[in-house]
Amino acid sequence: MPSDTIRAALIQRLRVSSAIADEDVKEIEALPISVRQYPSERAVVRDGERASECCLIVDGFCARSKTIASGRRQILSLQIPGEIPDLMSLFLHVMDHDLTTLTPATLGFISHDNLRKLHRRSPRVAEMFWRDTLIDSAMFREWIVNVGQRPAPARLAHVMIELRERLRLIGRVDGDSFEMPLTQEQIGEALGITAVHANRVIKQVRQEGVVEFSRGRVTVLDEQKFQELADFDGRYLHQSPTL
Amino acid sequence: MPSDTIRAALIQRLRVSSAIADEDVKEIEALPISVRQYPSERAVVRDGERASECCLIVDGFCARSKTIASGRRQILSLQIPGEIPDLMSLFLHVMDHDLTTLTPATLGFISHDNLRKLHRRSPRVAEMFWRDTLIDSAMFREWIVNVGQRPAPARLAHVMIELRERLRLIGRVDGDSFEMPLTQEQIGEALGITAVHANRVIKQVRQEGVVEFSRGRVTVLDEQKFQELADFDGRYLHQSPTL
DNA sequence: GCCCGGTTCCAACAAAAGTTAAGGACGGAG
DNA sequence: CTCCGTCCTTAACTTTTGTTGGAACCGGGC
Repeated sequence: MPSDTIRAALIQRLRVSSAIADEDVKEIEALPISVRQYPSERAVVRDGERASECCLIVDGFCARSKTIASGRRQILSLQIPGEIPDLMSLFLHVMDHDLTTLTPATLGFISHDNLRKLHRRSPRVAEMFWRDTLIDSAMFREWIVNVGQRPAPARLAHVMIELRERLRLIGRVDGDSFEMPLTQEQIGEALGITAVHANRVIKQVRQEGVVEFSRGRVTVLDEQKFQELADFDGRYLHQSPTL
Repeated sequence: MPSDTIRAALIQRLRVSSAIADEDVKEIEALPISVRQYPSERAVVRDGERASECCLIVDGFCARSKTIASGRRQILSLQIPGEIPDLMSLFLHVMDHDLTTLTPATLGFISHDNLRKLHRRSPRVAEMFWRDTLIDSAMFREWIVNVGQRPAPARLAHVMIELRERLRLIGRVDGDSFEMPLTQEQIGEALGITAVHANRVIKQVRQEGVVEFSRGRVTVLDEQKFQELADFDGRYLHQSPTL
């Protein structure tokens, strides 16, 4: 795979949230990245591990999660191409959660050393990455609200819309449908409910003609109902450099 | 209030998670801070506002929260002296949540301009603050897990232990008891349950002889039961510079 | 002292979500 | 093509949590 394809989604995403100078783009394009293929459902980094590199998602979907003593698992975020989900490992050396592929994925690994050197050379790039981790943090805040306060059908719709708005930036929304490659079990883990209940909720929104979900794909049937149900306000994604 | 008292808790906290050089301490001690008194239950920054300064908690307790369209409120974190809960506003200019006092509080305000200048002058300090926002993020992740997966009594115990472990660092734990100045309504908002249910849960843990909670103070009755109930693993607090 | 507002506490009932169990659909391996 | 495992689907039942409404408590102000 050509080098610019590997970095394309990353640069595209950074541009959306930060104004970015051409020379900084060059710096990022010069970063050595080693690309590896991962099968579906494979751990990339595990809770408790010490990382020495960060993982850029070139293609495919990943999820971050934590598992508690009782064995229940909570999905913390869904991650899409162009993102570096474990950028935090640069300064938080021991992982406090898992990063796992949801689909077969192409992942690019960037060494901490090289990232740190880049930061020293270019404070602007460092700030851009910092901002990226802050947006990550904002998404966690909204996820807390989702799981803590919204009724289950709204939780589902909210996660779907968040994913859609992020996929839109990388040109991955196809009309009224987009990919969301999760099993109902995993949807339950994302929403803080059981798989059985996730199934009930999916059935309900389907019967109400709001969205269809099957084989890892969401199709919006009634955009207005969908938005109302989700109670979605995208400000927290901070998708504008001026804000 | 003397300047070193104002900064003491901040420096103390930074020392715990990052190794910090004496000259950096001097830089931080040279930061202009304007101190103001706030009454209890007063908004410090609101969702949607553009901030031009960050808020250091000198004394008192604060909480971060988001309110959804239905009016339900979710508390995202509790904040204690020495913390800068809105450090993220340096790069995420529009607030995506509220910061409110829980008690009468002494707050110190540091201008974004001065913080940015400090970052340019001392990348080490910048990294230290970055690390601080990353720990913040790690705490949100654990909060998601708490609200999403644990049974209500465990949620309560977990929030209590997290608060205690953080208070311990600033010398604010008194034997088997510590301050947690929340009403039952607010505890409900933190745990993602209603005030009525919060009351039921508090009653239950009290009857089981685990903890006592009244008038904003937690007293641990049975440390072992408390720990087991909370399912607490403090690694996510990253309270060690070497990790 | 006494009132007043905000808490705390509780009960009864309703709704949401968890548990268990089991049948059916679907896709890949042999 | 059939077998097998995973996922989806549903039902029946239990448990947890929300809702409503009201009583008791408590501290501060008059």
